[in-house]
Parts: sequence; C-alpha cells; structure tokens
Amino acid sequence: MNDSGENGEKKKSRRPSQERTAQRDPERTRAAILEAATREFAENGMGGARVDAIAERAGTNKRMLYHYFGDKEQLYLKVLEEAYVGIRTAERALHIGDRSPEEGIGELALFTWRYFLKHPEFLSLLGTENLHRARWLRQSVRLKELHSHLIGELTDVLNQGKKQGVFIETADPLHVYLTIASLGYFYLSNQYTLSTIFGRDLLEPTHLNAWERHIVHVTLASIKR
Amino acid sequence: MNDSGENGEKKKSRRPSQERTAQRDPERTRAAILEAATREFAENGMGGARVDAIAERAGTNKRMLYHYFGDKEQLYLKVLEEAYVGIRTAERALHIGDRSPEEGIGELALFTWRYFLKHPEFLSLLGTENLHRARWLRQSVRLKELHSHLIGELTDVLNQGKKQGVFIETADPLHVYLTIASLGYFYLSNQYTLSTIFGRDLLEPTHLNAWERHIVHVTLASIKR
DNA sequence: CCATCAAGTAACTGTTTAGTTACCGGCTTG
DNA sequence: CAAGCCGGTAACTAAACAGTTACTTGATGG
Repeated sequence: MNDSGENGEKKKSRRPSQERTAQRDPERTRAAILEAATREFAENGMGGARVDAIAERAGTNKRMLYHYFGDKEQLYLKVLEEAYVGIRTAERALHIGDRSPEEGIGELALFTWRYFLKHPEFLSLLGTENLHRARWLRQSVRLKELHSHLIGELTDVLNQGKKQGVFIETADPLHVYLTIASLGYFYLSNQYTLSTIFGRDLLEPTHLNAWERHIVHVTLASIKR
Repeated sequence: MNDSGENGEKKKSRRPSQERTAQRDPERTRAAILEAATREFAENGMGGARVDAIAERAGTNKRMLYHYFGDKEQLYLKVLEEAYVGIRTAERALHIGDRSPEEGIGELALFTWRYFLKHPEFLSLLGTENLHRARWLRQSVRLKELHSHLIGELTDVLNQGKKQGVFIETADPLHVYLTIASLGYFYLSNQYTLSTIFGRDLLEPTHLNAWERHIVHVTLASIKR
C-alpha cells in the first residue's frame, strides 16, 4: 500500500529480511486472537472456553493474548461487542424504509434469518451471555446506542403501513422484531435437541427453505389487516 | 467467597432413633441431589457447574453424589431427562383435542408459554444441551418416544380444523409447535440481553401479559384461513 | 557495535476441580 | 454381641486452569 511514505510503519529496507517482518505483525496477531476467541467462546461458552486453546488456535501464545486484551473477561466482552456490531451494521445497510411497508418487513425477516444461518457463532454467544444474565454486556456502554436506530426505522415502516391500511393498528415495532428474531433463533440454536427428539434433520436444505418461507409468512400474517 | 458462617449442627445427639432414621433417607438424599443439580446446571451450564456446589446445595457431599449417580455427566443427563419428562407429562394432561381446533391450539400456546415462564431452569438446560450439540441427549433412548405423542395429537387437531375450514391446508404440525416454542423460548431465554439493548424490563407483568397475548395471536393468525 | 525496545516463547505458580480413599457410627441379622 | 452393611464425612490426589515471569530473537538508532 504505502511504498513511498517514510514515516510510521517499520520499513523493511536495509536487510531484506522480509519474512521476518511479515512474521512480526501485531495487527494480524490481534485479529487472529479475536477470531480464535470468537470460535472458542461460541463452541464452549464462557466457562468452557480455554485461554490456552484460544492462543493455540490463533497460532500464538497466552503472553500475547494477555498483552493485547488484558484478561479472559475483557477478551470475551470484545468478542461479544464485535458480534453485535457485525449484525447491526449489516442490518442498517438494508434500508427497509425504501420499499413498500410489506416488502420492508419481509426483507428484514429474510435478512435476519439468513444472517443467523450464516453466523451460528453469534447465536451461541447470545446464549452464553444470557446464561450469565448479560453480566458483561451490561458493562458495555458502546452497544446501547446501536439499537435505537433499528427500532426507529421499524416504527417508521409500521406507521407507514398503518396509514396505508395494510397493517393492523396494534402492530408494535418491538413485538415485530422479537417475532422475527424468535423464529430464527429458536430453530437454529435448538436444532440439535429438536432434530434429536423429532427425528428429523432440521438443517436439511428442504427444511431450511420451508422454515424461511414460514418466518416471512408468520411475520406478515401477524400484522396484516 | 466461602463464609463459613453457622457451624450450628454438628453431630446430632446420640439417642433418638427416630431422628436417626429420618436423617438417613436415601430417597430424600437422592432427590435433593437431583434438585440441587438441576439448579446448578441451569445457572452455570455443564462447563460452569461445580460438583462441590451441587453437593453443598443438596446438604450432602460428593461421596453420595458419586454413589447415586456415577459421575458428573450421568447426573447431568438424569437432570435433563427429568426436565423433559416434566414438560411432556404436563402437556399430555391438556388433551388439546377435547375442545374446538382453534381453542385447542390456543390452549397449547398458552400452556407452553406459562410452563416456560414457571420453569426457567428447563430453558436454560436446553440452551446448555444445544451448546454441546445434544451430546448427552442423543445417548438417551428413553426420550425419543416421549415426543411422537405430541406431534400425533397436534396432527389430529390441525386436520380437524382443516376439515372444518377454519385452518389453511398448508398448516404443518411441527411448524405450529416450533412457532409456539420459538416465541416463548426466545423472549425468556434472551430476556437479559434484550432488556439491556432495548432498555426495557421484559419481565414486567405488563410486558409479560402483552407477549402472552401476542403468542396466541401470532400462532392463530399464521394458520387461520 | 552496542544499547534499546518490541514481538514472541516457554516454563512456572497458586488455585480450583473432578474424582477417590480411608474412615465413622448406627442399624440389622445370625 | 459380632459381623458387616449402609448412609454419610472429610481429607486427599492428580490434572487442569488463568495468569505471570524470565528469557530469546531480531530490528533500529546512535
């Protein structure tokens, strides 16, 4: 990227020990730890995650992990924050107010379902955090502001639909969002026990597609006049 | 952490054979361990639960725990099995086929929501088991048969409703059950993160009642013609 | 070429944990 | 009453764990 600028980055000029320089990469190490931690926490929960395992997965060691993130709890909070930022950022890009109210809600339902499907680690982290009664999330100032936007946008779309006479007057923005999230979350996060007790693989494409259609159907049926 | 507070009862006096007999109560000890384990596993997950804590909560010690249940994993499986038996037994007593189809489905939705509300430990155990991909549940032969009854009964009620022309033809029994369970499970099991990010206490009676009505409304709206 | 600093390694420490063992005391039965 | 069984206690052990410290290695700058 930056070839000419002298300042800042450690240049590798003098001795062409390029490999050495590439090997030493704080940014990359930090990112690797964060990603490894995301997987480890998602797979094992806060109590089950092992700091040694994270270091190993990241291709580094505990010394660096503690250097960059302080301790296990701070690392966990960072992971959780990043996960929330991820979904809310993608959500914002939807601009559900740009279409008709009905299409807007349908879009949001589809997006949420597909995001959950693509990011099982996000669901798992939510589960872990709730097991601990949002102990770490509550400490995060950064996240609370992220969510007012979502409710605001949903309120606008619902109001527009009510004005047009396509939605019922009692439709509530938080309820609509919770409905969409419920149907996606439960199906995926409980897929293992559900598949076991009902004797069907819920992850089969046929069933996944049927459930996707079901979510949109239920969401709209519950608010249409 | 461990305040060794009251050291009240040491060795009970020697004589009274009645108290001795009452004190020695294998059934009660077993039950106490099972109940203590249910709470401990629900609150801390499989990885976070402590065998010592279970023994202490049960008013006994590890020796007895290992004597009655083998090891931590077997105890956990027993807890999980009992939790499932609990809900499925109560569910059976509903006899949802005795009313009109619409009332039957409404009853099932109400029952499920209220059962979840009353038994947070059941939801938590489900979450833990799914984090581990149903590793222990899959070993349990006992549980699979418990669930065919539920689907069978639901199928009958839906068919009756279709015949009467009140339900749409595409209504699917598993989908209906998953819808009901989703709406209850997500709201309650994720109440801590949701309350935090949306800045509302979801457990307030007003909100609980609103959500109860919402679940029945959504369920019926999604299958009514 | 030596001093310095930053990235990274690996062995170590104190504590916690699941699981075990040695033992106690009363009850039942021969 | 002796033998042993059964419910129960408490101290112990080996392993695992989060977090720390002493050290290595190589780039940079005077």
